[in-house]
Amino acid sequence: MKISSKGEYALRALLVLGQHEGKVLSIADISDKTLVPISYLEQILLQLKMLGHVKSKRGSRGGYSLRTNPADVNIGDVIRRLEGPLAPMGCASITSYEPCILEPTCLLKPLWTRIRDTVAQILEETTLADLLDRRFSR
Amino acid sequence: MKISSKGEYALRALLVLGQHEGKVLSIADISDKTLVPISYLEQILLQLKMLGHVKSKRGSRGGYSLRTNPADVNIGDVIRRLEGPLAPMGCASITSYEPCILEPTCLLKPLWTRIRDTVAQILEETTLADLLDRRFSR
DNA sequence: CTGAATCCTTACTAAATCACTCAAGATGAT
DNA sequence: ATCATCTTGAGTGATTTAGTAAGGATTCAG
Ligand code: FES
Ligand code: FES
Repeated sequence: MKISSKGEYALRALLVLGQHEGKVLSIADISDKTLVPISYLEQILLQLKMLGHVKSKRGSRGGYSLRTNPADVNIGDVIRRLEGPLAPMGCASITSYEPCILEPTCLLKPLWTRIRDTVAQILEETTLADLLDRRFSR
Repeated sequence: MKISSKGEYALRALLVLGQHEGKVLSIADISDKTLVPISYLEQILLQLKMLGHVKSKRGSRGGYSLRTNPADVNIGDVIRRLEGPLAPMGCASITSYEPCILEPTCLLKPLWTRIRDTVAQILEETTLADLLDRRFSR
């Protein structure tokens, strides 16, 4: 049930950008503040950019900044698109459902479904702004 | 946030044993009913035995059966001991806490803690008997 | 008593994933 | 033009996952 370091690092980066909203921070700056290795962080920021959460400015004095308001960054969405479905099993996933062999008679599926629903609810109710303000589920 | 096949297989095996309470089932029988490869299942049942959830009988006509009442088998405990902590990060784990570098100022920890608490609550409130009866969190 | 059925133990491994690192190119500010 | 920065794509060592394989130990049936 672990979250990978990639997801964790992405959120750290978003938090730092959120704490300096409006400013443009270089990858090196973000790396300093998040303790994420520069060259790994590069890849992660690239992905966050593709997901539309962040924008970049190239060239000297360039860097990254948030593309949207922190209140519009959905944490569940970030994690799901960065490291895959929130459900603990394919058969319980809504966004990337995959059938199980034993599904028709499976006694476990309701459990997995309940876990996925609960986790998804927490994560999807939380925005970057909530985290920045130490406030949860609105 | 995935659950590994080992945990899934262990629960499947326990469910089959629970559905035939009192009887002794051979590994081959359990493998047939769970679709878990025999030689992998051996290892898993061995672990379940060490955890005290199951007992074995050797020799001809031997096999496995539940050691305790299904109502006494805590699903959270099974999963945790078979595949590690329920928390999504070390710093949010109660049973195997590990510090994070950024912990003092970390804005994420409350989120991880909340996820771990919720997941743990669901899993620890559920027993094998609940699953067998398609009933949850009593 | 013997042999077959079964669990037990240990060792091994192919494939996937993770957590990066590295090198070279593109772009923009000065 | 130069330098700081992002961009792109490939490469890699460590770890985990999901098993397989081989042989030994124990019990029961006949
Ligand atoms: S775990 Fe997917 S249907 Fe049972
Ligand atoms: S994630 Fe562990 S303290 Fe922030």
